[in-house]
Amino acid sequence: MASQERTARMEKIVALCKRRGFVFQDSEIYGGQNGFWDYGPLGVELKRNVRQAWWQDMVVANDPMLPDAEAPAGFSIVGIETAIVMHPQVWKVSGHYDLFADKMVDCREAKGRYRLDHMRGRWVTGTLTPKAPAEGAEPAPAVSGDWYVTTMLDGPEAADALVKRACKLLGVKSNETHKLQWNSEISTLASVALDKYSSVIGPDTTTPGTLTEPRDFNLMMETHTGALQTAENKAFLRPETAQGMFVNFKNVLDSSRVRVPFGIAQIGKSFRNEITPRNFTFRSREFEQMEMEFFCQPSESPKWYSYWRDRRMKWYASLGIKSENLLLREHDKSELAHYSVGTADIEYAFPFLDEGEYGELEGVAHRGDFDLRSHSEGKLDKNLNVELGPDGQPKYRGSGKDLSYFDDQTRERFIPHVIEPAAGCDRTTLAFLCEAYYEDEAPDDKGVMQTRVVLRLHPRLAPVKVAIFPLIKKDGQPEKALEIYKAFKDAGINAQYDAQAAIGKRYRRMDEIGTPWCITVDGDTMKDGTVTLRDRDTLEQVRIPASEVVDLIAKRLRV
RNA sequence: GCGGGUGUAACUCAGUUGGUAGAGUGACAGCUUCCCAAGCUGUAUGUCGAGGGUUCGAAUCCCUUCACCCGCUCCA
Repeated sequence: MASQERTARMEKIVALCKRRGFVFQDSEIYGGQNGFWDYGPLGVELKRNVRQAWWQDMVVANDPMLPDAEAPAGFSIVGIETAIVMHPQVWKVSGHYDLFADKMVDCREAKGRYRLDHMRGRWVTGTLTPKAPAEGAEPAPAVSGDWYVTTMLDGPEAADALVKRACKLLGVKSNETHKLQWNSEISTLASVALDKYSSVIGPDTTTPGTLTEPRDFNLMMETHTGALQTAENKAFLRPETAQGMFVNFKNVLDSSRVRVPFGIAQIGKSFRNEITPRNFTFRSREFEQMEMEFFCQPSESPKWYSYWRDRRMKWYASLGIKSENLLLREHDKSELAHYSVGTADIEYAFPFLDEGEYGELEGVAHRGDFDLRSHSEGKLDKNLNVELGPDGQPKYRGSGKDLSYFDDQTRERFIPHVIEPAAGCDRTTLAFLCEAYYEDEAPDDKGVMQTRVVLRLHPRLAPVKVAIFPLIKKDGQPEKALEIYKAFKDAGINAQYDAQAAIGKRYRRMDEIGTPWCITVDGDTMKDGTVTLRDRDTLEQVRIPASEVVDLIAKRLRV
């Protein structure tokens, strides 16, 4: 359980988001929608800044002629923006169609949900041992018959588990397993007819008949292309942006003079019918991804994998995430997607999680040549062979296009391997907000300590970069302040002007939305042309010439 | 999807045994104010989450539903 302190902190962040216009519940006046969120005037600026920081680091900054000293070689990355509704075959070949359309059964008693084709079981004949009756209750009658005993384990473990469960359920001693009267081999629940479900004993219960009928849980959102809604024109909203890069691999290669190694990057919306949207914007049904597919020589791919994994970690740190809140977690072999040689998650210690727990911000995956080969040859199976249908033909055909690459330096032709850093834009934005939220104590004008809420956002992420105040509303101060304000606007720097209320209150308002600097025009400004520049984090003020403030702030924002 | 909790102004909350809603903060306007939530004056805001029912009368009782929080479950 998340500690009360962490939960309270998260609640304050959510309240601040709403109060100051960072994040609203979508369609709130109609009661809202689970898993959908809107960004308000400040939130949209923050999120734009997150996108921009990512794009700068991933696309703009890289050039083969200007290699990063840490990188195995120089490289370029180009951006694209692809359609949300892609050809339905893309999702069949990528595996999302099969994977996202699972039949599931629920257990009414154990409250569990299971994938139909993951539940294994075996028919056995015997008499169910009744449970010990509760005090004063009638003992349940023993029931004889055929029972389908189940487990969620796989392979040899499944066989062992089924023997153990059958012994327990039918009252057979564990050293007399030969007495078990099996009358089928191990199968999945998918092979069991619906009218036999009353004899099925779920994996986490001892009572037969507690499973619901199998139901579809299609995690891809569906739509139709064209006005008629027929099965033929059914289409899907993309569950990830990555496929846009793979299907455009050849287009990019042919049109942009890139050479391997290079990357294709995209920022865009994706959609998944998550079963349990939860934790504010962390798991949403409509969300934005920042993904990059890096294509390289297969033999060099391990080096590139390490490089991107480490570089992406540094990106979060460079924008203010403290190292103790950031975790790089390499997946175990068993966790790896079937096509992946290695995967690491970059995770953040969100306050809605328990102490010591982390939530995923980004996955950096070595995907081998799975994607390009799939789109060329057809959907691949676990062993990277083309998956065949019942007719012996590919289950889902690829494009048939040659997606290999010819290296004219080495005279080699190969299918590049892919390293994929895939980040969640909304999650990252939320992490920056959580990281930035502080409450500290500052004295008011009477010397009484007051709680101050401050968002210590990195200046590049802050929605408002600078605020300009006249100390008092007379003596020409508002006019002078407006002049400076306009200079910031003209320079393309997001500034705010505020002459309302006492100066202390104005500072606090800016602290709460993370504005890094406040500039105040006072009596001295009118005499010597200097203003005070107040720092959000240190509360220190320095006097500088009004004519230099725009350049100074612009310079600080570039660093 | 299951279990528990919550839903009243922008925010935090109060609202007595059913008798058509209040406080503080905030916002806005004015006065004042030469540096960290000051003071004074004034203004605006809610179909009490939504729908239905009981009742002469519902924020309050009943049903349905939606959303959020906590715990399960799930998370390619």
